[in-house]
Amino acid sequence: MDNTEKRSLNFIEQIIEEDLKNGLPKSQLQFRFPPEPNGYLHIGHAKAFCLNFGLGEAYNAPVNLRFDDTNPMAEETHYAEAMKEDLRWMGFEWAKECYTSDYFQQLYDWAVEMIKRGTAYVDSQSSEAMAEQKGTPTQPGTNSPYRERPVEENLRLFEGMKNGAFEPGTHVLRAKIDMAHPNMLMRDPLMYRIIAEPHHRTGTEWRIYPMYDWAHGQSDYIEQVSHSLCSLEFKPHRELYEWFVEQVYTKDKLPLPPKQREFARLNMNYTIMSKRKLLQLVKEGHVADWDDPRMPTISGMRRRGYTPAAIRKFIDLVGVAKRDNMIDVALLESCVRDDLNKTTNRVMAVLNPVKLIITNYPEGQTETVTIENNPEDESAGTREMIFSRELFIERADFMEDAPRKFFRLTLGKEVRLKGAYIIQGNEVVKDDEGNIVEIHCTYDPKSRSGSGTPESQRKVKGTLHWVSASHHIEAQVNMYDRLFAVENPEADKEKSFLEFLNPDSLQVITNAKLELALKDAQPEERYQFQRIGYFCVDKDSTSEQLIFNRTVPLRDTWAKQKNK
RNA sequence: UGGCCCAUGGUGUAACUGGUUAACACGUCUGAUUUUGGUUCAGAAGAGUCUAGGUUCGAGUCCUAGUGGGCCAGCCA
Repeated sequence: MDNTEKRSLNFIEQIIEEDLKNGLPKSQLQFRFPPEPNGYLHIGHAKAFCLNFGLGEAYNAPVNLRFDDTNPMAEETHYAEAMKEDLRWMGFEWAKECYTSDYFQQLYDWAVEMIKRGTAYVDSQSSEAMAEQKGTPTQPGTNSPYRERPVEENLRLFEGMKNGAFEPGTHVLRAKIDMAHPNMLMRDPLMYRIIAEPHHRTGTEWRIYPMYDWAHGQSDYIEQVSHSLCSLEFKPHRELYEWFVEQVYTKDKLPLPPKQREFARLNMNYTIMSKRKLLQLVKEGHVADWDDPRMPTISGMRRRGYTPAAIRKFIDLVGVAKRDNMIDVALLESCVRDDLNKTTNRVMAVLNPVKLIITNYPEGQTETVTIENNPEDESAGTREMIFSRELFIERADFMEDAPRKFFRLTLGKEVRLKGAYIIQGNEVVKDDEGNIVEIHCTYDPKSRSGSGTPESQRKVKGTLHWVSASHHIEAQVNMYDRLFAVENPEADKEKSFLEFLNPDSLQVITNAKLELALKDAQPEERYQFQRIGYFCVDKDSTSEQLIFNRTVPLRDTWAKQKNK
């Protein structure tokens, strides 16, 4: 990274700098990325992992990947595997692969200590009764009748909970803090509940599972994480987080108390970030799977054709602060275009073809033209295309009654065929319903690209992409658009977000005409379809059935003109 | 009705930590270049920093109040 240009620090970096200045040794800097393996990583998580891993890179500090697996009801191993794959693809390396479940025994031992010390107790009421005693934000709660249970009884019951002597819901372990505390999280929060479900890593070894608040801070503490970064909604948890760490703090063994700080999560328009809702989209079949290219998941974006570089750049531009935000998806698109423009080869693809016949071009003749692969990168070289009498061009590139600003093919006007000749439209052939089936034109034999003739240097208003009618391959092209039709699908309190799904988020083109160079295109390869957009070969693509996914269209000022 | 957090062009972030005409990116709009209506280049519009007080020689930055928004009453994380 280029550090010569000084950029301002975000507030998290400022906190770290401050801590360093106040004596925290740089060697003690330690971060972590703690996803729960109950879904796929999405662009919102990208903010969190880019922040943490980015800090690790900037300060040369270790970053643990920690799966926060305290709830066996929702967590599954394949989610953890997918998360690791996504992080690797993004180019991040974690210091240690950790699991909160690795600390279950330690957590249990600490809980027993707290019981002995009188700061935790077993409650045996229904969840409804406890909810009632909890009070409200404006009213204090009341003490549980079990709050003063003798230590011995607590110990016996807690052990019973662990050993499976009780059914789920019959007992819980609670921290004894203050039922009248203004912060509701401090009103004797639950530490453990009984869950009968087998855990993806510990199987049936445990029958009790720690709650987030009890497990998270302690895990940070065990790993000696210096800065534990999470999103804003955990701000009220900070007080509890610190209270719990104090309960188990042992200076000689684990000297560094972790510090939780909160930043605003990323929101983006025309999509959703809720894992629950994304799961619903998958389960109800509104999208194909977690890696559907319309999903805001990392794997979906990978399949769509996004690059790690573009995603990292995007996260970098978005910044880190504490106010709620709604990022314009246009920024993300700008980042991919910027990356792909420099790195991707141009090819010609006609998505909605109409036949073009050059009436003065000899029948049966073909010739080879040479075309640059990437005007932004000379080292990308050139390729050859076969030119012939009959071609396909884009239907939208011809208009019979064209407005003066239409820089494409029309009758009586000249236009260039990219890398080949200048042609002039002469007449159209229509079917009974008035649809154009053929466009007849003539070409100027002296105007061949690169020939250096005066004719070839003639300025024409437009340049079209094309493909030979007899020398091309066909492919499926998935034209993806935003998943939702409105900026904020979750804003309407009356309607379900599902009602705002964009019905046109996927349009499948089954027989697009592609130039021969694409014959052996391999999954995940990216191309720019000249004048159309950036496309990525789908992972299910084969040489028999090529499939391309549209990553993002090119900027289109002409389309904008038309809409005015 | 309580507590906590937040408030800078359309969007997202800056502003040397109290010091010139509030900056950058995306977006928008001109114009130039261009064998991609892409890219690139040149330029423009758009905020007086939520409001009202206060402290200060000086406030986007500090204080108070108000307004607006967010979070908190899962045996989710």
